[in-house]
Amino acid sequence: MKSATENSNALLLENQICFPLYSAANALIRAYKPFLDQLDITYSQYLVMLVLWQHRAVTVKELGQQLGLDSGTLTPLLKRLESKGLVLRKRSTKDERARIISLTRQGKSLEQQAANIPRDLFCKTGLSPAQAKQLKALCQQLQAVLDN
Amino acid sequence: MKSATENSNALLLENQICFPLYSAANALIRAYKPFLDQLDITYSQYLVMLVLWQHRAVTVKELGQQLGLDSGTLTPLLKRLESKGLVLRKRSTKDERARIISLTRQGKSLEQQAANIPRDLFCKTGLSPAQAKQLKALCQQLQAVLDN
DNA sequence: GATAAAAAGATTGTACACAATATAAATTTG
DNA sequence: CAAATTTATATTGTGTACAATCTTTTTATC
Repeated sequence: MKSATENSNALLLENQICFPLYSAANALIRAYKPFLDQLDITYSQYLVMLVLWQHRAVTVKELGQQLGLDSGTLTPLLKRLESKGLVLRKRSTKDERARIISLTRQGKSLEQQAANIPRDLFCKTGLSPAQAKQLKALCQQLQAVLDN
Repeated sequence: MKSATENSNALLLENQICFPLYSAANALIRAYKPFLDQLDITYSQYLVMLVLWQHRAVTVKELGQQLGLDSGTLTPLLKRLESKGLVLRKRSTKDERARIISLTRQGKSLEQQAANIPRDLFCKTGLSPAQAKQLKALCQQLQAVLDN
């Protein structure tokens, strides 16, 4: 039989895996802010732009699969990017249900302004390349297992 | 001079540290949901309860320091916990500005119901104890560096 | 080919995060 | 000790996340 002390140990904030991960993710998003403020986009909008810079044009569904977000998150976010003049939201002619999200010229040109963000941020983390690699691998494994 | 290809590599979603961390944190919060639904609390509310189970009573400021959250997040969250009957929000008699957050009997008794969540969730992650330890350490280091 | 089922987004509602500002109490300073 | 500053919390506004539901279009199935 477990003692009360043993039981409560498992519930200490410091003993959870969840809290450091949650806290580090929040801290990382905050760390991006000064850089992203210069581009006038948020962190989540930046993730969408990363996908678009890579793929040029994608559907909302594909974006959702890449980023693990649903239409309830993406639809308003994409409308904001549209109103900023960074993306277009055209209906597919092949499938009228689907929206094709593509970059405007302004959206494309933002890629140059974002070019140094990954390096700047990596410096800010103070992680060694090996540590970053390890952290990335562990997070990817965790996410993959949890999302089945 | 860098080629366009070299520049864009740094901006690939897969090459960012940020995305796996963000994505894993989201996945972990989703993974808690079925367990926390049984207690009728959210993930953030659970973090607050962890602090309270450990310390019995704290001010909003202390909660914010422990969790890295500000009053804009905590005030409405604590009001929700209060309306669920889990916490009390009393003004300090020593300092009328401060709110002392304490557990109700119901809030205390919830600790027993939460006792198995850490173990259940750890199983769900599929991480080895060594991997969990590593992930935790890297996240704590990252958060500490980023928040100065 | 009409009807049922599935798929793609949009909408609604709840709950964070967090910046910016406001308010009131406590503390410091002149 | 009055005025200025600081501190603790609350409020407001914006932007995610995500569950649940709805609409429209497409695809199956009879």
